[in-house]
Order: sequence, then structure tokens, then C-alpha cells
Amino acid sequence: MLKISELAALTGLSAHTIRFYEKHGLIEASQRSGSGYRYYSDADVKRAVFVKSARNTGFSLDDIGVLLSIRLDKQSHSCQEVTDITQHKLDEVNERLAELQTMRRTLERLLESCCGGPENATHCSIIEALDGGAVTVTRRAS
Amino acid sequence: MLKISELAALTGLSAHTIRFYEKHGLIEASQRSGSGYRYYSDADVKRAVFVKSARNTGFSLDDIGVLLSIRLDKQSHSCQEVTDITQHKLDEVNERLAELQTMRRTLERLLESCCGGPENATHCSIIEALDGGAVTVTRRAS
DNA sequence: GTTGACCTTCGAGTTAACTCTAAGTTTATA
DNA sequence: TATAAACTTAGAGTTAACTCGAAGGTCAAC
Repeated sequence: MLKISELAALTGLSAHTIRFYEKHGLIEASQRSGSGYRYYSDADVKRAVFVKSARNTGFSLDDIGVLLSIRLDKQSHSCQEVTDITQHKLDEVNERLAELQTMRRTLERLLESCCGGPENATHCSIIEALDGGAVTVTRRAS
Repeated sequence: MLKISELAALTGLSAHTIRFYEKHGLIEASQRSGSGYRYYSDADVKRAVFVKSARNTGFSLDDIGVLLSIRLDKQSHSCQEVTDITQHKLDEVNERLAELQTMRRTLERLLESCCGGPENATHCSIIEALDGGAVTVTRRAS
């Protein structure tokens, strides 16, 4: 059984974040000492690792809640439920990637166009480009 | 001179957002009617277009504040100041892109590994992969 | 037996950029 | 003239995921 700081060291989450996740139903300590200290079993640790992996993969805390409920009762859920969530997240990631790639192209072009020197900015081509409204990117809807 | 809804239509910003930007010193109405209605001159419109372009390009409102102060007094600022801001933003965008690309790769691999069918999730390879903690991505510092 | 590290809860604060509401005024239209 | 659309301000609410602080209890070591 691990104490919270040990679980923190193991997962890379902070103790604060572990308690925060607990409040949101993502992680739990199956035991408490008489004085209230949290103690984490092997199963608790695995669950925490799952949460951390899912977080690293980009899933929201809400997504993770759903994934955990599937993980807890695999018999009652299909693979398709899992791939649906995963595909949806991939779609979001791709959408955001497209936006950021457009921004990158724009920023690179701006940098190429400007001398970047110590001259004063009277004819700075970056300022001019932004003035012209030439830039057209759409921000994410979510 | 345009009214706020006309400026909104022209820039694609909402009237709410225009007032919000005004509160933050990014946009201003150089005139007010006796009853307090905002009226935007050509110069005001250009400034609003600048703000919108910069926003589309990914600059934060704080960045835009700095860019506007340069734009307002180009003589006292160098091109380098402008490219510094732009380069910094490009660095941020690239960093976020790298994170998202890692997420994308992970999500794609997860999807490839799972049947996605109506079978129950007892042996779902996505759940298993997340359980294994196999996924390793670092979230952004900012 | 005391010091210091670690633990507890509860609740507030942070960040960024909006977004909305309410209550009231002004203007344009039919 | 009546009504609807558009405008005003001030301030609160939203979102996501933490992050921090205060006030105090617990535990291990020396």
C-alpha cells in the first residue's frame, strides 16, 4: 500500500492533483488509515496509471471518466464504444493541428518577409501584413 | 463612421467581443454620439482589422497590445522587436504542434490496434494499452 | 518529547478569452 | 405613435484543469 506522495512519485502526478482527481471520481484510495491517510492498493495504482496514460494521450477528464467506467465493467461495453471516444478525440486533435499548421505557415511567412533588424519599424512588413488583414485562419469552435 | 454592429459585421467579431477588446485597450471608438453610441472611423476600423488578423495568427491579447503600441509609434520601435514577438509565438506553436502530433500518433495506433466492433470490451486493446501506461507524452508547460 | 516532514479538509484563486445577463436608453421603421 | 431593433453599462458566469493556501492533525526519527 502506497501513501499519496508515493503514488505521486510513481505516476508523476502531484498529491494535489491526485486529490483533485479523486474529487472527480477518477482515482480512489481503497483504504484509509484511522487518522484519514489515503492508502493505495495495487489496483488503485493501476487505475491511477490508466488515468495518467489517458491524460497524456489527450483525453479530457470527462472522457477518462467514461473510459474508466468501461474498464470497470468491460463485459457490459463494446470495443466500439471505446473506439468512438478515441476517434472523436483524434478528430479534435486533427482539427486543432490543422489550425496550428495554418498559424505556423502564417508566422513563418511573416518572419521571412521582415528584415528583423535594428531599423525602426516604419516599414515593417509584419505590421503591414497584419494591417492588410491578409491573414485568414479560423479559430477552433470548441 | 460605423456603428458597433457594422464593425462587427465587417470584422467578424461580435459586438460583445469588440467592447471586451476595448476594455482591454485593443480597439477604440474615436467618437461617441451624444447618447453614448460608439462610432468607428476608418482608422478605428483598420486597427480592429489589425487586431483580428493578429488574433487569427495566434497572438494573445497581450501580444497584440504590444504589437499595437509598436504600430502606433513605429519610429520608436525596431523590426527586431516585432520579429522577436513573432518568433516567440512560432516557437510556442511548434511546441504545441509537436505535442499534438504525438497524441495523434498515439491515438492512431490505439485505433489500429482495436477491432472497434460490437464485441464486449473484455480484451479491448485500447483499454489494455492505457492500462499498461505504454503511452508517454508530455503536456505543455504553459 | 520535540522537531520537521507529511498528511488532512475546505475553499478560493488562476488563466485566457470570451460570453451572457439585466436593466435601462436610443433610434429606426411602419 | 408604437414597437422592435440596436445600443449602453456593470458585473457575473463559463470552461478546463489544475494550483495554492490556511489551519490543523499525524508520524518517524533523534
